[in-house]
Order: sequence, then structure tokens, then C-alpha cells
Amino acid sequence: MQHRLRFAPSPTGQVHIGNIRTAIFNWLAARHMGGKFILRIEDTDLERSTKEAIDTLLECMEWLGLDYDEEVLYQTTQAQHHLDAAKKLMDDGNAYPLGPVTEHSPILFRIPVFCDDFPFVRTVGPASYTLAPDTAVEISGGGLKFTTLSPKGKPVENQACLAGFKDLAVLNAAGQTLFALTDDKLNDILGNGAVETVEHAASMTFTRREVFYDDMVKGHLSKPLDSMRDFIIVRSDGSPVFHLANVCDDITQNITLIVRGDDHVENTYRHLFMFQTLGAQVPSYAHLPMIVNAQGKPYSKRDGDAFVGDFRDKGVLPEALFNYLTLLGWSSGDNREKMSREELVEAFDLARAQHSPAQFDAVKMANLNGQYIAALDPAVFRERAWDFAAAYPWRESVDRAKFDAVADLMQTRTKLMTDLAAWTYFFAVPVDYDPKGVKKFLTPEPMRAALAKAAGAFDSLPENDPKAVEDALRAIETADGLSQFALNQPVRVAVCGITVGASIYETVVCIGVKECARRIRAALAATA
RNA sequence: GUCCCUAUCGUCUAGAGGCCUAGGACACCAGGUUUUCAUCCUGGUAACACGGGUUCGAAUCCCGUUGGGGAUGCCA
Repeated sequence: MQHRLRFAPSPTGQVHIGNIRTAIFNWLAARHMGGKFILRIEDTDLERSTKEAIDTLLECMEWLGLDYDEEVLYQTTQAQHHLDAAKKLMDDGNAYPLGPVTEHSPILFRIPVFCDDFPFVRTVGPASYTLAPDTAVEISGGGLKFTTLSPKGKPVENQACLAGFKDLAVLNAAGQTLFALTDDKLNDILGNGAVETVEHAASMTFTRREVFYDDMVKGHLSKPLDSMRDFIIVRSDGSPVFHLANVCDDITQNITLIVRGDDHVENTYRHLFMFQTLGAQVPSYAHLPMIVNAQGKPYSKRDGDAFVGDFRDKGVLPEALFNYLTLLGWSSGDNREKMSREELVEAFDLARAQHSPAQFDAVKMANLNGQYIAALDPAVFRERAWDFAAAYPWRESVDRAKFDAVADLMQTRTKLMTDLAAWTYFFAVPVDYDPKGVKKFLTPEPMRAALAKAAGAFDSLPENDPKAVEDALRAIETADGLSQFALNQPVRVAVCGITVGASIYETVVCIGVKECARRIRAALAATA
């Protein structure tokens, strides 16, 4: 069977790394299994879904190379399907209007009472609740209402679905049965809307059942039915709720494997019943743990730095972000970290995903990004750097050939593309000089004298000959009785304004020896 | 409150009862290479949340505690 997976985001603003990580895992799983990766845009929240948000989403996916199969399905186009499904559920007795029936009654999905044959329901065994003394139990088509005692002795109101209480018996303090949920009673309740209220109840017993499934990442998962409640699938304004729309679309799109955030685990227990009652095959599930911020907390709207677009703006390469995100909550198992897209597709396995949240580490990501930049073909790096430098005003007046030379020189020491911001000195006279550098390298008289000589030597040096620059500096050092290499840093500070950078000989050549001669004189004058 | 999920170095992780004296990566520290910085090389600091149990043997299985997250919406 060919698997069909989907990424189904709500386009409500920016694209979050948590969201895109879900997209990546879906994409990887689909490509690994040779299945389909489908994009569905859940744009039913008309208030918050905007054209801009959709464009941003599409852009982010393209930037990361997340190509999808088939046409994008916009959920708003499916409204009629959703309502038809709700109608079917109502007709089959699997959904009912809340409260007194009016045109504006919201519709609830009823966890089916007769569900013993469902493949994802099993009987756990006998169970009981002790109730708060002398309280009532209400049994209706909407479920049970009863009052228990908290450990501190306070009464606590409980509500649960009818399906949770198979073979229910309500007892009084003496242990006598006050009420038994027979098939007749059940039919009365379900068929005629009868409401049974049992007063003076002390306890109740029932057969506990649970819903269970095998999560591809979390393993065996289950939840007792008596801890579940019926839930709304159509609002009072007639619009379908997430649960309905989501499940319906998964059915119409024949989705076979759902990979999503583990905040949906609880929903899965409910959706299983919906697939079943809608007559559809239930899909497989894989729930991914969340990505959390540097404080170990879930990302919130406040964490403005977790948007995919921000990483692009900060100079992160898409392939590096893609790779780094796969490392959050997943590992190959063989110590490989920097992996190509092909390697990832080959190695990807949902069963190897982590069960607990992963913290995003911007430093490690920058390191990975540096590895990707270093590995780039120089011609590609020149191109990308040129494009990225468009953000900086100095690029306008820069000669492309010179820029390429600088790019070649600086590639291996670039971690983030934003590092290019510091390349200004290659193209313009430094406006200020690093104070520590000035104190150490431009202040001592012997240095200043030697620097002046260097300027003179540079005047008559051939361009594009780093060896000549090196020889010239060595000659001056020897003549002035300075130690070898003593002039390198002074030249760097005078020419670049800073103390760190690539080989000074290469740097001088990049800037131009004549220009450097001028800069040295200017620096000497500025620091006199 | 109830229910669900979860727990290995600071961080991402390896680990499927004996290969564990717990491995790798980032970060950090020390040394080396280097004209500065970065790269690179070598070495180092650093973790099985806690308490019970099962077993000849537990990071690994079970129970409990604690911590974290989620659900409990006419949000998705």
C-alpha cells in the first residue's frame, strides 16, 4: 500500500519552526516510504487566515525544498462535505444537538455506546466510583453527571460520555442497586431522549472500556472511556469544528498516516471514533514531541525569533535549517549529524523519533550552518553571498569581481550569512579603529615608523601578488630590527580597523595595495 | 481536580537486561598547528531525576514519587 501523508497547517500569521518541523517529518516519512506528501491548508478560521499568511507558508516550504504532491486542498472548499458528514452522524445516532433543539443548537459527537466491536476499543474490567454522600446521578443521552469527593473531601462535579459506563449500576449507601443501565433503559435514553436522575446515590459500578492505538513514535497508547466526553463538531452558527473538518478531509484525501504534534494525542482518541462511525479506515498515527525554547518552555507568540523567515533573514541556509530541525527529536542512530537530504530520506524512520520535547539550540545550529557554508562550492557561495549582501548598502558600489575575491577569501570563516555585514572594510575605508588594536599596534613609535615604510613599499608593489606583500613586510621588519610577523597586525588594524580576519597578505591584495598604502597613511594620521 | 504523555552530560542525542568504567555532537577548558581570528588536530570537565521492586545482573522491565508538557474550548 502506498502511504498518503499530509501537512495541514492553519495559515494564521508566521510559520513557526515547530510547525515546519512537522512538515519536514511528514515530508521525510513520505519520501522515505515512497508515499505521497500532500498539503492541506486549514483556512476555516476566516478571522485569522489571510492571503499573506498563505503566501508566507508557501514561500517557507519552497525555501526549504518541501515539495508536495497533488493539488493543495483548501479546507474552506470542503464545508459542504463537513456538514454532510455531520448529517450522516446525526442520522445514525452518532451525533445529537445540545440542549433544547433549536436552529442554533450546536451538534455533539456521541462516543458510541455500542463500540465493543470497534478494533480500537477493549474492555479493561470492572470499575467503580465512590460518590459524594447523598448526591444525584444524572444519566442521559449526553452522558453522565455525578459528584465525587476530592482527596481533600470537597465535592467535585464530573461529566463523562455514556459510552464510558457499560453495565452501569448506581448503588445507595447500603449497597443496594438504585438503578441499572439495562438495554431497555439505554434504548429509552438514546431513542426517546429520556433522562434518568438517581437520587441518594453513594457509589456506582461499571465495566470499564478503553480506546487504544499504537502510535508510531510513542508506542501503545490508551485512555479509559469514562474519562472522555462527547464533544462539539458543529458550532451554533452552523460551522464545523476542527475535529469534524480535520477528520472529514483526512477521509476525502485518503490519508493513511498522520504525523503531527503530540498536543493532538488526546484528539486522536476522539478522532478514532469519528473515522469508524463515518465508515472510514482509521489511519496510522505518529505524534511528535514539541520543540521548546531556550528556557525549556513551549514557544509562544512572544518568542518572535522562532519563525522560519527569521532564520532566512539571519543568514541560515535552508539545507542547514532543514538538517538541524531533523536532529531535534530524531537521530539516525549511527552518530551522523550532518546529512544530505538524500541521506535523510534514506535513513528516516519515525520509530526512531524521540518521545520527549527537544530544546532549540541556536549555537549548535549556527555551527551546522557554518559546516554547510564551508562545504558550498565556491561559485555557489559567491552567488549566495552576493544575493545576501543586497541587504547591505555598501554592495551598490562594489565591483562584482572584487566581491567574488572577498567571498573566496572569507567563505571558510563565515558561520551565518549575516557575517557578511562585517565585510565593509574590504570595500570602504574603516570609519573607526578597534581601540585595543590601536593601543597595541598603532601607538608604539617603532611600529608607526615601520608602517610608514610599508605604505611607501606598497606604493610600488604589483597588484594581486600576496607573496610580494609578505616579502615587503618581512624586509621592513628586518631593516627595522622588528621580530618576524610583528608588522602583520599593525597593517591589519590600519587597513581593516580590526584585529581579526583572513590572511593579511590576501586581505591586502583583495583591497588593493595602492588603496592599502593610502589607508595606512590615513590611519597613521587619524591616530597621531 | 481528573485524564493523557514524558524524564541519559548545560543542550541535541546513542543506548531494546550483561557489549556501559554510559558513546557521539554542540558549547566549555587545556595543549598543538597557524602571521591575527577562524578552521584543523590532541586531550579534558560533564549525565542515567528520586525511591522501591523483578532479575545472578537494570540507564534499559514493573510500581510509586517528583519535575516538565498536553488535554479537559462553540481554538486548531
